Amino acid sequence: MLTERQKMILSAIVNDYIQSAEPVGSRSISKRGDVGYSPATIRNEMSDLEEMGYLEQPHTSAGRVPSHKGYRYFVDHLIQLEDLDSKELEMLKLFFREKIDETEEIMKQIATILSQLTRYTSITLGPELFNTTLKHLQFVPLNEDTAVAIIVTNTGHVENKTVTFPENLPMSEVEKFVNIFNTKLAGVPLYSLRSKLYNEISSELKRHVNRYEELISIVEKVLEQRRKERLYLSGTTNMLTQPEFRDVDKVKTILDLFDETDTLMKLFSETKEGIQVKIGEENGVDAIHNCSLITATYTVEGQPVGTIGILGPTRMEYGKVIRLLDHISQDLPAIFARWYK
Amino acid sequence: MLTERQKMILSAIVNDYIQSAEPVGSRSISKRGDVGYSPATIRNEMSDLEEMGYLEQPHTSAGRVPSHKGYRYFVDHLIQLEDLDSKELEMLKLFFREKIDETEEIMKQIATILSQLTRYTSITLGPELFNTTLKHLQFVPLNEDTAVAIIVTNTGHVENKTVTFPENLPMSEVEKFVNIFNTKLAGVPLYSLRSKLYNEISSELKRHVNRYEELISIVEKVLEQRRKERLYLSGTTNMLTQPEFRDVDKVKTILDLFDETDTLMKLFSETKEGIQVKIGEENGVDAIHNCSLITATYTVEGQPVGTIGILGPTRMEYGKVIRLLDHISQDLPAIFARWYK
DNA sequence: TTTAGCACTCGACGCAAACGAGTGCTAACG
DNA sequence: CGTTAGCACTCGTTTGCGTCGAGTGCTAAA
Repeated sequence: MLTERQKMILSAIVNDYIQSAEPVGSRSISKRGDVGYSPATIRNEMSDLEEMGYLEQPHTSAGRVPSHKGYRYFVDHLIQLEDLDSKELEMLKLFFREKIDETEEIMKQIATILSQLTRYTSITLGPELFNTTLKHLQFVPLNEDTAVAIIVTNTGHVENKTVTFPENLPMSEVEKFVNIFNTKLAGVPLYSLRSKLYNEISSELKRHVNRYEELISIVEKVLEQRRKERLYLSGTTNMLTQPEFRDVDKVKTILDLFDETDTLMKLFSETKEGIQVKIGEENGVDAIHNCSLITATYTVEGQPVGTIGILGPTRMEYGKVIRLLDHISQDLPAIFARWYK
Repeated sequence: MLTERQKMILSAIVNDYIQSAEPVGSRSISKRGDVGYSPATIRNEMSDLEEMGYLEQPHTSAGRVPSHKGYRYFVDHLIQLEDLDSKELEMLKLFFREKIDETEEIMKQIATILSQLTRYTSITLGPELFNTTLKHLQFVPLNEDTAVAIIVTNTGHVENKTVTFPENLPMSEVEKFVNIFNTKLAGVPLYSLRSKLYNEISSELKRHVNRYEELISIVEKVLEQRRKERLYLSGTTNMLTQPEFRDVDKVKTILDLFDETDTLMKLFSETKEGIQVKIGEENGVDAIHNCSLITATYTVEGQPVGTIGILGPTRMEYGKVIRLLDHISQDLPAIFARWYK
């Protein structure tokens, strides 16, 4: 357990370091208005904190830097959430007042705003299939054997894919399939489309449509590609402005990561409900071992359906970012509610 | 006019510098097998070339570096196009053999291949509206006043946008509009859709549909957003590996540019038919004043419809890149021919 | 328990000397 | 007369060294 004084000192060091990106010495802590101790006392405490693993020393005659454990303790116990300042609130209010027609556009915009307000890199993940229901399936023929399969959801999202029909499949069969599909499945959540297809209406399909399995597999292909396209990044180059990433080689591995949608998806889909802070290696991706990732899930009708997040150096303004993500994730449902009803 | 020997020396210097990124001295040129002159002779010629503006000296006691004029002369008169090596050809063959269903996917893949083979940044611009014709327009209603407008083209491309209908517009009107639209305009190139709408069928629309202008403006909105989504980038972080961009600040302005779709579009749409090399400031965009951009247009049925390009430092492997772009732009039409018939 | 004092550490900074890659000029050579 | 060897000169880079100062750890006194 840490004493109150140790907590205060640790907190002061983390806060200082977050601002300056330089190792903090005992003197500069002592000089702060809210700390009534001499450098020597601070030094003793710092020495203890280092022994306990909360601080690290880059080299003997430098100040201290928070360790991962130190950051962890800070976010878990010491953090004080700053209120958003009026400029930020104004910007958000403006955004949420605007009417935007498409989920894609919203998530893109949210990413932009997040990266602008924080000067870190932002990642947003659009609403999950959850609670998104089928509105309409349709094939638009291009020539004899190919067509564009189009699925429209109740949220206005359009999924499409060019597909090739199996040989010798008469158009009338396709039409029958589409008819049954739309009348029986409109309003069904996308995530349960697959099981419904197989269980509830397969018998009916079997009765009316030859070779319906082939058509089902086509529908599945369309749904498959949905996931990747929901991820938006913004402010990737903000990483370059962080003093810890002035070195081109270090920053390259991070920027390269941003092109790997799969890894990002994995990183992001592991988030738990609510606000989550992953410090340094906790995120499990090597390229960003000295970054922190803060994520917040948002809900629609009480169900968590998507995630927004900020990636920055471990030396990150945790308080401010958490506050901001919290705020936005609270407001998002109101926007989506327009479509879900 | 340059003498043969001057041409040879200029060529040697450019080739050397492209490889090494270091100012080249007279000695290293002299030592090359294909140059039978002593350093002193080379020095005299270099001095002349500098006077004529083809070379520059970073400082008195350094070697020479090609100037923009030098690169220009090199590209216009001295360049020898290297043949693609077998590994590259293999990779391309593999790619062009594969069957890909969608134009988007092709252009994305081409961008990837280009950046991998060159280690520069690649930009691809998908086929222009040109020769893309309308297949189908449709509205899928989401609730009383909103719907998803969907336009399908003969190439399998799907454009969609959530739109809000004007108040008190009966659904029957929309249906009439869509019917006339589809029967009269199917097969019409998208680029002439707008004029056809106003000129040829406006009278017919007027007769059958009240408030058809409002519906036309909705269709226009859908077509509007098409352009931006056709641009693909790959290998953006390759810029970081170039020695001239080791400096984080320099590279940031370039990476920031990659997020500005508008500027990129402008940069790209100014390209002339065939292969074009823009060296340094010639491209007119400040952020990449010491980059070169090589672009190649590709055709479908003899019409130039899109562009592929490579952005790298002015010290770029012009020969190799030109060869590669040429090769790919020749092969692309064959792929697209599958849809255009 | 806190703090003043002090010796010690170690990276950063500044500076000068040595280095060396490369030039320009001159004079000699075939 | 074109070419080349020789040489002095330039100038950025590297290296070594002393100084500086921020910061520490320890000890002893308050």
